[in-house]
Amino acid sequence: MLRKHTYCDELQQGKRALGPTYGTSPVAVHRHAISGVGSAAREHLFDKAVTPSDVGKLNRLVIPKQHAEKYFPLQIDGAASKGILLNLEDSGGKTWRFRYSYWNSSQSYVLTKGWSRFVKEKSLRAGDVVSFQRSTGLDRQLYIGWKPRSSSTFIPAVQALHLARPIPVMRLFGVNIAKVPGKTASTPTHDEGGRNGERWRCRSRSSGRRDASESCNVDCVRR
Amino acid sequence: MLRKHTYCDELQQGKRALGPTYGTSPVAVHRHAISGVGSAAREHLFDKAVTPSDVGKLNRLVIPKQHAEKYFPLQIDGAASKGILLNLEDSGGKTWRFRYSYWNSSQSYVLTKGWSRFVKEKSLRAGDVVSFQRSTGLDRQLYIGWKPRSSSTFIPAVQALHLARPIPVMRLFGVNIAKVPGKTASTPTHDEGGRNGERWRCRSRSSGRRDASESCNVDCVRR
DNA sequence: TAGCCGACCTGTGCA
DNA sequence: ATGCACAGGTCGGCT
Repeated sequence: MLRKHTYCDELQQGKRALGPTYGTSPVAVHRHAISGVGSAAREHLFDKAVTPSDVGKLNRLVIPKQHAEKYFPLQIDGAASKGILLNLEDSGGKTWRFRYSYWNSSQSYVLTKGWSRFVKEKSLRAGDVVSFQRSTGLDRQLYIGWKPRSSSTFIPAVQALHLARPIPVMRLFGVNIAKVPGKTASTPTHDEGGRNGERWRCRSRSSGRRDASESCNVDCVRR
Repeated sequence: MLRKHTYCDELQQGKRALGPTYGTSPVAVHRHAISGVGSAAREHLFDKAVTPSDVGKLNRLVIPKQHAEKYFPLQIDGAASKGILLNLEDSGGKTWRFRYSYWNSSQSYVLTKGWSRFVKEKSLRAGDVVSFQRSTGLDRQLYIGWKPRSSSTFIPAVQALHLARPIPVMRLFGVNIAKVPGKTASTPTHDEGGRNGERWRCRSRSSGRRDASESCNVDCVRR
């Protein structure tokens, strides 16, 4: 874990003004990127719109096989099927450690341990899109980002239960703290950001666990 | 956490010869007790009211940490965390061999292999209380006993499905083959426990909701 | 093969 | 408010 520099600033997001895509073009924007450290260029690996199961009680994220095999190969040599730990950094500089493994039963690649905490802290909901990037530098640092689902993304079963999503890290249920900037199209209200200027760091109270984590704010773009 | 033996104790001190409990009084009754061998005095170690999970498909019994560490220490020296086999004798003189180990992930002590057979043979159900005793003799023989949950222990959800519990060893579902001999006291009234019904709740709180119901016959003192 | 068993994991409630 | 214990799960290996 090292990686300290917490440049809590969303960078990840680059210009997303236009496109719905993270703003992180294949070439790592990582803009205001504080300083040079760690600010190497990033290549975008792949995105996945999370399913209800990915954010539900199964506590796992299925990585589409073609992407998994291309970017996160696992050696299946007999014994090593235990999976590995992947360290990914989010836009706030926080490092997330996930167990990544292959489930024979479903013939799929999954992120298990650690994933549910990410879902909670970011308040991920079905349809939201998570993005994986990798530094083009020598360190090959991995990054993870996410953005709300676009309004056009239709996901049956998911209700508009909470139209307003609390600021990710905040976890204030049902309370919409802030507001949406011009993003438009994206989720109805999705506030992300609201008052941004500041960053709050709050911890999600669920707590308890060991790596708990706090983190600074936002992710996708918060703001 | 101090909680050393809280309520569930009492017996610890033995003496309750009177009580119908387990039939195995501190002093090894071991009645039909085969011969005198092994009939040394016993000290009661601890009881546990089994949870729905303990008797369900998980095939394991969680041993409350404070009791596990006190009575069944495992050396965790680096590698030996493989667990050990514990041999416990029941009131009928039968020896049960259980695998006893520590689960790092949940930080808990469990009986795994062999446990499901015990559950089945004794027809254990949530709320029933299993008791661990140990010979005070040189052999330190371990014993295991159980008794139906007291009627006062309320465990919703369990139906009166089988009002009659089959004789433990027989395992004929729903078919009451015999019994209910004089064992008496054991269930309905459970007075012995009477108020002590309390003691049974070593933690039952969550318990599943199963209903009270039956009561049946015996075993604990398996007549 | 289906079920047991071993090892993991997490949410929750309580201390 | 925080950490711990554990009830209730999962998957995979083995038999």
